[in-house]
Amino acid sequence: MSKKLTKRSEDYSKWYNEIVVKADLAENSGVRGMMVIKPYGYAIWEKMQAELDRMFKETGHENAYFPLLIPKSYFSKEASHVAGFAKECAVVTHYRLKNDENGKGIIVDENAKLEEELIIRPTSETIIWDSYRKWIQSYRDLPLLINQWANVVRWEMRTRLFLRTAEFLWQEGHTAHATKAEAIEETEKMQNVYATFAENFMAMPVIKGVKTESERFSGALETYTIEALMQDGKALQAGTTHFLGQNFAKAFDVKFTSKEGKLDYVWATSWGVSTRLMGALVMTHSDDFGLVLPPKLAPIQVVIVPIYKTDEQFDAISAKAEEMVKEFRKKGISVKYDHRRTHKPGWKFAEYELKGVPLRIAIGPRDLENGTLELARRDTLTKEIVSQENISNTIANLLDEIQDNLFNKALEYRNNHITEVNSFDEFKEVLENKGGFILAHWDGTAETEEKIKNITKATIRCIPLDAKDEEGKCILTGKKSSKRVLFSKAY
RNA sequence: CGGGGUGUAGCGUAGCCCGGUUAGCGCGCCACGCUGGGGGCGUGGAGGUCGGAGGUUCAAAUCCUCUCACCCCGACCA
Repeated sequence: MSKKLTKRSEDYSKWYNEIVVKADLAENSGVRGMMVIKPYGYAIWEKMQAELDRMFKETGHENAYFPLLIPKSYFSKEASHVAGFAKECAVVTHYRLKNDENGKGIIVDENAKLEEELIIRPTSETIIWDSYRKWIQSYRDLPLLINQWANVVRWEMRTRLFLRTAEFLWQEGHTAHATKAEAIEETEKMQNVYATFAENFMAMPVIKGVKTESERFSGALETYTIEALMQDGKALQAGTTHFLGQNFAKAFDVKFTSKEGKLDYVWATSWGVSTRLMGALVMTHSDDFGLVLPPKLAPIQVVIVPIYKTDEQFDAISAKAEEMVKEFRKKGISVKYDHRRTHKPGWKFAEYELKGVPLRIAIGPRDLENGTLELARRDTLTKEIVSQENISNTIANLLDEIQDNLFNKALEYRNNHITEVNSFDEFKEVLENKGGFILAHWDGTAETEEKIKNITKATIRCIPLDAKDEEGKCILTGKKSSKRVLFSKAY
């Protein structure tokens, strides 16, 4: 199989697809829009999960699990929620198959029609709030801080591996609070958790903000988002947290008695990140040679490749390599000694580059003689000869340096692609020729937002939290505006 | 869901327009040998319901109909 990748400059989306497939992250399955996540890709997702899960627990959340199937009636209880998801729901209508009498194989047994149809969850608010009604009576039951790791199904028209699949893996947090202020605080706290994760682990800088009304989650009063910028100048929504007000509490009749003895509806939030982050990770760091992984999420942080001719050499090298492996593991560095004799060194080099392994050690007879190693960095594609002495420290430091370097590179790119514009012509010009985020004034109306979207395909990604007050005029209508909002074309 | 395109061995493809022996090639795979500090070389070998179903025909990878999947562009979305 030829492993040569399409260049980003030639065809960005082809490049993306090829990386996902050739780096062995995932592939399409026989079901439209649903992917198979392969072991190497899943290992990265597991690393993301592990860290996020740790962060959720550290902020007081517990994991639970709710059913995959949701009665249709639950779904319609919150009006805007059902409106938002109705068009993309898979529905279970029967519970039995039978052999066709005409020998045409197995068919749906029409006698096994469900009394009430079940929806395959596109998100779990409704079934979770149906449970919360039973769990919450008093302010003493609050706050209720629950997270679930699950799969959901949304019948998307156009799918792309990781970025938009008909089934995806995610976590969804669903919390209930006694006060509005506390719920908002939770929403903001989780946005910060997501931002910290994105920046510290994925090495992916994000902009925190809130969504405009038209981009809000169906059923939310406010949607907070973290927005990342991909290498092709398009934005990617990396995680959202929602302040749901009392909408779901009212829809599912979840009331509690307060300290003062007053009966009131509880306040809700929900928040989620998905396997889409895998796509974000690929598109943030990778290059024309393949995947580039930040050390903190790399399943293999260091690979050791032996170079040898004779069995004696192989044995001597292996002894040294195994010694290093032990030393690295002691330090918590994940290492693979690739002792396969079935593949040649050059082949392995190319393979690990494609798979984004941050550091590669090559060790041969020459090194054994000199007490050296060849150390190659994936991020800079540079090689140097280093001493075997203190190698685990050298590696540990270098992994940190690579993590920082990837973040800084991405940050620099992102910052160079935030452009302030003051007219619509300028807006269109930047969008077309430079791409990236555009900070511009907007009159605050959904109509203007819609018009700009129709003309340019750019949407308001968010109203940045750190937007400073500044008098200005809407780029489209010229009406007064008090702050700039963040526009971009988006995934 | 609308417009356009593509499905031939694990992957990439030639052949299709203009139907006619045994469907060709590269990579990969298997065996053996030479090799080995960046996807190395040689020899031999295995692998195909030509996406699927139906039709036209003496004859279909090739023509027609339907269908499924994927890619690109729209609308929708995490």
